[in-house]
Amino acid sequence: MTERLKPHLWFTLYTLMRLGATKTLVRLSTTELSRITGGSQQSASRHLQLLEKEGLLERSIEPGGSRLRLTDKGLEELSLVLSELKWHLEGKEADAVELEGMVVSGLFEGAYYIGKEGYRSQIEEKLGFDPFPGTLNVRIGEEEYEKRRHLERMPSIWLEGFKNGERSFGPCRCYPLTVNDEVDGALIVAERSIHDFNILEVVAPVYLRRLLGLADGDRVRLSFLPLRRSAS
Amino acid sequence: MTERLKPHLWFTLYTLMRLGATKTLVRLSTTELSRITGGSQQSASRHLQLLEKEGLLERSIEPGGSRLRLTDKGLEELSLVLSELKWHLEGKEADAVELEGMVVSGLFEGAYYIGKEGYRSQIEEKLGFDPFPGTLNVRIGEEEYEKRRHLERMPSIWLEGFKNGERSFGPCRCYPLTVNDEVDGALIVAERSIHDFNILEVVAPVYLRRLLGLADGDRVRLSFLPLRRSAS
DNA sequence: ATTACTAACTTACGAGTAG
DNA sequence: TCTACTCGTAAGTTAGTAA
Repeated sequence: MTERLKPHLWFTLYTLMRLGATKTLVRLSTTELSRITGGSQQSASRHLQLLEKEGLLERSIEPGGSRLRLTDKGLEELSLVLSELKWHLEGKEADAVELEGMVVSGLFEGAYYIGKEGYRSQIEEKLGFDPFPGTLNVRIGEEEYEKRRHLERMPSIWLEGFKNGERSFGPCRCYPLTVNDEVDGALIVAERSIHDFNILEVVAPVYLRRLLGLADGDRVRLSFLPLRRSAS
Repeated sequence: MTERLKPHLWFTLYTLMRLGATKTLVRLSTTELSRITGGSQQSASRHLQLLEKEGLLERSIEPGGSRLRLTDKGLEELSLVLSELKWHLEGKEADAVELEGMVVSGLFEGAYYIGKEGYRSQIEEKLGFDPFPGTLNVRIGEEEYEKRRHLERMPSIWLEGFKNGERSFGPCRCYPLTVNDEVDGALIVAERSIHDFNILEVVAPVYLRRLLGLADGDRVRLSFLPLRRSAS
């Protein structure tokens, strides 16, 4: 179970964003940061330590001011709040992200993982469907990489890692989506694995290849709507 | 000088927004709120008191759960963060708000107020120009009211109130704008005064009527770009 | 039921200072 | 310079309880 980020840490995260630590490594000492937040150098230091421990911030400590950059997880935290504010203040959904790619064959690894009860039950509970035991592999071109990167900074649903005696399975992130505006499913991204960045693994309650009549080489469009955290 | 809202209070404000207290009166007890935030009933109570004291929240305490609604000032606080998040995460300006109206004659009150050194010097300092001693009055139709309301929930620049012996002058909010895409100026709204909601008072470094060749009855377009708080 | 007070507790802050 | 430790103090939280 992941603890909620405390407000004062969120505030530091937000401040770092405002200083531009979203895109580039920012050179910033704890003293400078404290001037900006209005706190003490000691507090700034502690906050950075905590954000780093939470995996929201990357640091390389150097003389003359450390180099800071928010991680994707950190950006996701901010992005979640953005979605909420947009929804409530502007009364509109955040824009959908659309990725287009080509159906390719996988190595049936998807089926292996989805078959594990540890993942299957979580998908049923958190995504709301019983997954078809297999994944649709979609290859995207380089022109889509930036969009994928943006997508992975948006709010996601987490599947916890687990062990089943033989081996351990890492946590994953899920991004609900619609395939070709017809079938709902989700993109699954293993948190720490060597994954080809150009392959998307899509899980759905149905056998997508049959239902949509897809074969290798066919183009598909995946539409992602930003998530919002449930209120209670 | 207005103190910065503390992170934990901002969090309560944000939570209230997520519960829908932006548009409607929401019936909510401190116990329920505490369940949602994950804190205690006592903290929830204290936070609501503080938000109310800051003028960010309106409450009517009733048996069965108080009725809550965020004030425009509260929404402005949230809106400011929205602008920042949009800017940094999506790399784009928030959308401009455009109001269109008709030039009308005022009662030279504008000139009286702008002439006061207490306001004039603040305008020079905070808006960056020495104001022409007079205002352009613009009347808007009812179809623009909703947009005006939206505008007044967006971030603004505050002019502090002051006294000059004879009488006291209340605080104002300023919204920088462009008139007809040509001349920069600002909308000035007295914070607590009986102001016709259909009249906008525009201040600028120049005599707008002459520079733009405006006469009573001419239509003008006012474009507002959402502000972002300066970083340091 | 409510809200909110007071007092005890816990957490966060920041001065001093080491590495 | 820098980061980050200790530790006394301030701030925020919560239990108990009143209204």
